[in-house]
Amino acid sequence: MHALIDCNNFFVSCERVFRPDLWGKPVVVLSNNDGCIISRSNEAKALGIKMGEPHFKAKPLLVKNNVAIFSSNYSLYGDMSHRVMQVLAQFSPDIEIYSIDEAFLSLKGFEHKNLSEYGREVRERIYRWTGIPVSVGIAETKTLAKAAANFAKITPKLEGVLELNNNALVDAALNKLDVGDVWGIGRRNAAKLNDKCIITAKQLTKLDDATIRKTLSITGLKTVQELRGQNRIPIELAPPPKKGITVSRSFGTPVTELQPLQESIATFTAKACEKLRKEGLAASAIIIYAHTNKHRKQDRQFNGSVTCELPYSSDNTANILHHSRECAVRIYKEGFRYKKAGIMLIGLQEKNNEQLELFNTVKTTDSEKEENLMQLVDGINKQLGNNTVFYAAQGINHKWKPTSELVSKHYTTRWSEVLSV
DNA sequence: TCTGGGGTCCTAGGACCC
DNA sequence: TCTGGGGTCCTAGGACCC
Repeated sequence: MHALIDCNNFFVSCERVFRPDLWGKPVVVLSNNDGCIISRSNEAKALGIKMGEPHFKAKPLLVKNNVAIFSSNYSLYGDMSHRVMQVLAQFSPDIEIYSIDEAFLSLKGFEHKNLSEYGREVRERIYRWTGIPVSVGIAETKTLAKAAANFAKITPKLEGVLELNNNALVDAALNKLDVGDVWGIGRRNAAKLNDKCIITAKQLTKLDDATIRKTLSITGLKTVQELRGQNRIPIELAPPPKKGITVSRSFGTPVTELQPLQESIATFTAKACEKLRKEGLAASAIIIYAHTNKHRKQDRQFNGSVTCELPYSSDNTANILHHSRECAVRIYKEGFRYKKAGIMLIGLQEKNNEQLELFNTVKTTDSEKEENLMQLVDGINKQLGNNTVFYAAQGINHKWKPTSELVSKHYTTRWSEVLSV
């Protein structure tokens, strides 16, 4: 058996922990750049506010209903997530942290327990110790546990926990579940299935494998087998190695000149390299990209990306900045209003496992001096706050900076800020 | 008049997730 | 005026090999 623990309206719940006056009131959290609505309280959902809706479009409705609005505060959510996961880890050694607000537990060896009772304990302890409400789904496979958690969330009388522990219960749940709400079946696939008159998850389980394979590919077939009770998506106790690291942002105001574009890309590069070092990885290539605002039909559009193989795998900011700045020059064209840019680090490998040159005539690794400098920079920024020291290439006058006008205090990570209130 | 078969690797695009 | 960010996986098609 597997359990899925899913935090309810997670970002909104994090904000409410420090703003108890907002319990029972409509609250939303916005994406970066205050662009879209990405988390809604139940009261906000009831007002008809849609997930992913642009903030500016929803504004009249938000104002009219006196909805509390927050810019996203990822350091707060990351810290709260960590707390939730720590509590959860007390319940089973076999835990897969699936996302910032969800985790799977393997309940192998717990067969003798009353699992619903166990689920209620998990829920109560997380709420008591972190203030975050969660839903718990328990079932034979991960895909069924996801479905169970969904019902646990939206059905008040279940009080947040649903265990699908016999065929009749599974059937009842799958009959009620829209095929598009199955984990792994998205909007496009749901439309394809609806065309074939497959509306519910139960109907999907009765479709023959060849048709499923043809319509939904091999991943879809695995999903259906999971719905039938066969485990095809194993718990991942250790996170698989990363294949790429991306840092990108939309600009608060459109960028038309090279210098701010370069400075933004330098800032994203520094951030990406910091992540790289944190993971103990080195990159062998980078991709720089930038594009205009596709929603502005009246503007000339541009979508560009430049790939650059690094001479040797590296995690050194100065080195990678050198190449990313060159890419920024190559990608820039006059006469466009850039809306977003970013960097992807690819060809990742473990830092201490780099390919060495057979004949040591060219530089093939970062030098010890460079390594020491990076350690020092990371150490200072960790202790004294992000960007205490930074590269001149990042600039100091970030006109492109994303808007974030409604951000809450960093209650759990920056005491200076909280104490200054 | 008529132009194979079998394989690998890479890339772009599309789908999905939170 | 105003539309997020960070990932993964699969497939089809092209390039290339013998």
